[in-house]
Amino acid sequence: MGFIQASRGTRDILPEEVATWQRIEAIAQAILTHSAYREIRTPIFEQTELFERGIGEATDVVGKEMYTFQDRGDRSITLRPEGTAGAVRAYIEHKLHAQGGVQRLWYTGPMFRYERPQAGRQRQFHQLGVEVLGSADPRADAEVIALAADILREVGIQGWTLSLNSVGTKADRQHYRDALVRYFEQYANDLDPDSQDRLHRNPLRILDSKDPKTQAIAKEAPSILDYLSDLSKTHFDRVQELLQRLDIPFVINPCLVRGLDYYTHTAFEFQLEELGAQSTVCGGGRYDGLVTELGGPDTPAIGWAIGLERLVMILQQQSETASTDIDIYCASRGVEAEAQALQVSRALQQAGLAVEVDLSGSAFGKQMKRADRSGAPLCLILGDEEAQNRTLQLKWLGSGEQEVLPQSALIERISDLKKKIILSKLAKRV
RNA sequence: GCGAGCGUAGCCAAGUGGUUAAGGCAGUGGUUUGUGGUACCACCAUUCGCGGGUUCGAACCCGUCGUUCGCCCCA
Repeated sequence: MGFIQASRGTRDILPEEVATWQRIEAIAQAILTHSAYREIRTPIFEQTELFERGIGEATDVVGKEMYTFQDRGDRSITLRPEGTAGAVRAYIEHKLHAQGGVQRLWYTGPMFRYERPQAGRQRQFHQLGVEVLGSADPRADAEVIALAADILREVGIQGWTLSLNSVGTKADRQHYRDALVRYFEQYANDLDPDSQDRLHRNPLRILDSKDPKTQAIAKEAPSILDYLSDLSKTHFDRVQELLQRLDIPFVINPCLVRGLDYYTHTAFEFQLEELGAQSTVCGGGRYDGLVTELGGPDTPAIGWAIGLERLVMILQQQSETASTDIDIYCASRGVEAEAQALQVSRALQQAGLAVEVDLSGSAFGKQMKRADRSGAPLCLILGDEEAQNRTLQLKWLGSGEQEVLPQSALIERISDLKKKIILSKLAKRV
């Protein structure tokens, strides 16, 4: 085929699916706004160094997944692979910390990672995320986790599992890492090749290896929970207590390690089986060191991101797609009638009704057939006869009931029509 | 980056070397020239993602691209 297709790992979101996206965005926005979060919009590309420093040069995201290029001014530019680094950069650059107190931010938009696409994973994908900057209080941890749970519930997602862990402070993690390496070195030859490779690069990753033999060894490995400092432990205990009091079920998973370097203390993921290999729909955690790492004042912070494609995917698996939103289908035939029909339809649209005008000019039989298929409860019919008398026909497609009405009387009937339209839509849903 | 499967109409597909590429849904026209949902009839792929070769002959072989699943990793 000669035509140009969408790039690998990108896709079009067609009108039918956009309705779902808009619903999710509206729900999230309402919930976040009511919780004192404010939206922030940051650039889609940033200087490469921001991500190298923020996410960590050793991570896969930075090491092999970034969309990086030189611009015409010979600067190294990268399409953002996640939202936190940019939000934190903006926080520092505009001195939002100088406003004092806690900054609660949320964002949504496209992210880019050069990866091999599969279900639930694309090169351009969308996230919706929150960041709370300036609070080390465990209540902030509980708050953001609760918000994610609220959004999932309101959107209509059922059956998620919340996995929770603490990766402690940087020092805690260093001690633990050393202990882990010592432990795994004893079994170095029995580990799968991938894990042997990770032994010194990223030993925490060995813990969630899928290789059965490695899993058996990992089962007996020291747990990070035994290496937490008293302060880290107190924090983690408090987070758990608060989640219990907010009725948010969770499971402790000491093997939960998140991929980006900046995480400290609380780490969590909302998972769903429907997603297959990509089971995480929302991932996040605390990142107390990131703001200083990027040159800002010492500022504790926590956040998460929801993968919107994954959310939409689950929604489409778990629920039926919504039907049409058309209220009235307008059929007309004849030059003068068609003009009048257009005028009447506009009046109805301006009054807040969803009206679709048939533009085909084909026989009424055909137009009626389309009216029926459109799913609209009401059809408006206007032909030569009606045009002459300045009337129109209203036909209720459910019952077949039909009445003639002067066009001038339509406006005063509108609230009555709206009521009936809502009723017939409800009836159809059952 | 590695391994495996799959690409036939708008959608779901049968066909795995032999002449004219099943079927269903949707669409268009008609039976029904101003009134829908049912029914019936007709039409709807000179061509099987793209490119190339082999063969008397290719949707079927090869290459490539895309996609799906798994690994890695992640939302």
